[in-house]
Amino acid sequence: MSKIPKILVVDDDPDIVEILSYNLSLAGYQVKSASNGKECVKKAKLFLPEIILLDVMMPEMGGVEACSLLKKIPSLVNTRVIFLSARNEDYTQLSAFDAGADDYISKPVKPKILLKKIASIIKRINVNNNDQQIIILNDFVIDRNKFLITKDNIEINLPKKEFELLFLLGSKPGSVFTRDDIMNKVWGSEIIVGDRTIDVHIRKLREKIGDLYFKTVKGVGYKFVQ
Amino acid sequence: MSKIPKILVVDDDPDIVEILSYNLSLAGYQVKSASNGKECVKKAKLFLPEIILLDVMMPEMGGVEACSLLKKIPSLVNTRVIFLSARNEDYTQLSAFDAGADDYISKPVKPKILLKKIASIIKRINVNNNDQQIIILNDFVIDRNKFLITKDNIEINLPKKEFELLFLLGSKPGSVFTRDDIMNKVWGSEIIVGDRTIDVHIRKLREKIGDLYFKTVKGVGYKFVQ
DNA sequence: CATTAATATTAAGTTATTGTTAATAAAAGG
DNA sequence: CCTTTTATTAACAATAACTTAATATTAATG
Repeated sequence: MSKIPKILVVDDDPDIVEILSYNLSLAGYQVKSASNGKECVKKAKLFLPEIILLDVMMPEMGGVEACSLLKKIPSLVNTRVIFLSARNEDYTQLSAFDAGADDYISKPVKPKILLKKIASIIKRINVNNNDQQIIILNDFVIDRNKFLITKDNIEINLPKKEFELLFLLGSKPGSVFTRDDIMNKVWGSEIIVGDRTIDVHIRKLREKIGDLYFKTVKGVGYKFVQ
Repeated sequence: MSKIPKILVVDDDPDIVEILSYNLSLAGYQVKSASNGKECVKKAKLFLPEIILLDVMMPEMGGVEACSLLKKIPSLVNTRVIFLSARNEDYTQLSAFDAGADDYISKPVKPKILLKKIASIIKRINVNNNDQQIIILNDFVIDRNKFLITKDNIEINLPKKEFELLFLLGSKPGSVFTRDDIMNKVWGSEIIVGDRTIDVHIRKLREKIGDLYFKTVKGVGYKFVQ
C-alpha cells in the first residue's frame, strides 16, 4: 500500500502554521513546518514531502525563490509545491508558476476545501504508481512486485512456489482452497506432480511464517487464517 | 518527445468555449469542445485528453455528474478534470472534489493564469511519464544524462549495457524485474541473445557496485535492494 | 477403539536455474 | 588500422528450489 503522505507547511505566521498543521495531522498526514524559504529548502531535502504548502511573503527567503530552489533538487521531482498566499495579484501568481509551482491558492484558505484538494492530489499521486500487486492483511503484506512478504514489519523471503502458494491462499483469507485449485493455480494444469508436494510446501510456509496461519481442512484443502 | 497535449473544453456558453479554445490553441494545445456533460463523456472517451476543463452548470448533464462518470472510465485514469465555475459556494466545490475533480477554479478565469496552470499540470504529467533521467537513492545517484553513477559520492563508470541494466533495476528499488522484462527493456524485443548474457552483466555490476545490492529471485528475476 | 484415509514430516534425490570463467566477437576510440 | 573496451557465448560449477518416497501422525467413521 502507500505510506502516510508527508506535507511540509511553510509560513512565517505561526498561527497559520498551527492551524494548517493541526488540520492536516488530524486528516492523517505526517506534517512538518518551516517559517521561511531557507528553512523550507533545508527541511524539504531531508523530509522529502509529497506536498509543500508555501507562503509567498516570508523573511529571509520568500516562497517564489524557495520554489525555484526546490525545483532544482532532483530528489524532490515528485514533490508538489502549492502556494498559499494572500497576495493575489496576477504577477505574483504568474511568477509563482514560473518558479515551477504546481498550484496557487489564495488566502484565506478554507481548511475543508484545502483538505479535499490535497486528498485529490494524493489520490492522483497514488493512481500514478499503483501498478502494484499487493495483499495487505493485519500483520502481513504480501507484495508480488517485490516478491517479498512482510510479517510484523519483518521481511521474509520465500522461494517462488512457496510465495505463489501464500499469495494464493492470502488472496482470500479464511477461504478454503482445494488441492485441485492450488495445483492449477500455483503449478498450472499441465504440470503433474505428486500428492505430497503441496503438503511439503505448506510445511515450509508453516516453518517460516507460523503454524497457526495455515489451517488444514481435511478432505478439502487449506486455508489461510489470521 | 511528448506529443501535443489534448484539452477538452466543456461549457454550455459558446463564448466561453470560444475564448478558451482560442487561447489554448494559440498556446499550442490540441483542443476539442463539448457543451454539456453527456457530450463531454462521449467525446472524452474518443479524444482521450490530458485535461478536461469542465463547467458545473450545464443542461442535460452537469459537470459534477459528468466528472463521476469520467472517473469510472479506465482509459481516462490519466486525464485531469479541472472544474471552471462561477458557482463558488463551498458545497459545490466539495461535491466536485468528491466526484473526483483534480482541481476547481473559480470564474472569471484569467486566461494568462489558466494557461500557466495548465502548463504546470502538463509539465507534471510529463515529469511523471517521462522516463526519469536521474534516479536518486540513499547512497546512489544514477544519472542518465551523464551516463554516470555515483555511489557514496564516488563516481563509477559503467559500460552501456551495464548502465542500462542498473538504471532499469534502480528505477524501482526492491521490485523484481523478470528476465523477460530486462531483456525487453535493456536489449529490446528484436534482439535475441543467449541465456547467460543477463547473468554476466549482473555479475559485472555486482563486481563494480557490490554484491548485496543485486538480489536474485530464483525463477523470477533480479531486484535492486539498498 | 480399531480401521482407514488423509495429511505431516523428514531427508534424500532430482532438476532447474543461476553463477563463473575464459574465450571470442563486436564496437568504439584514437 | 590498430588497440582497447565492451558484449556475447559456451562450458562447466554451484546452488537453490522442488519433488519424491518412506514413514509417522492425525482425524474421521462406524
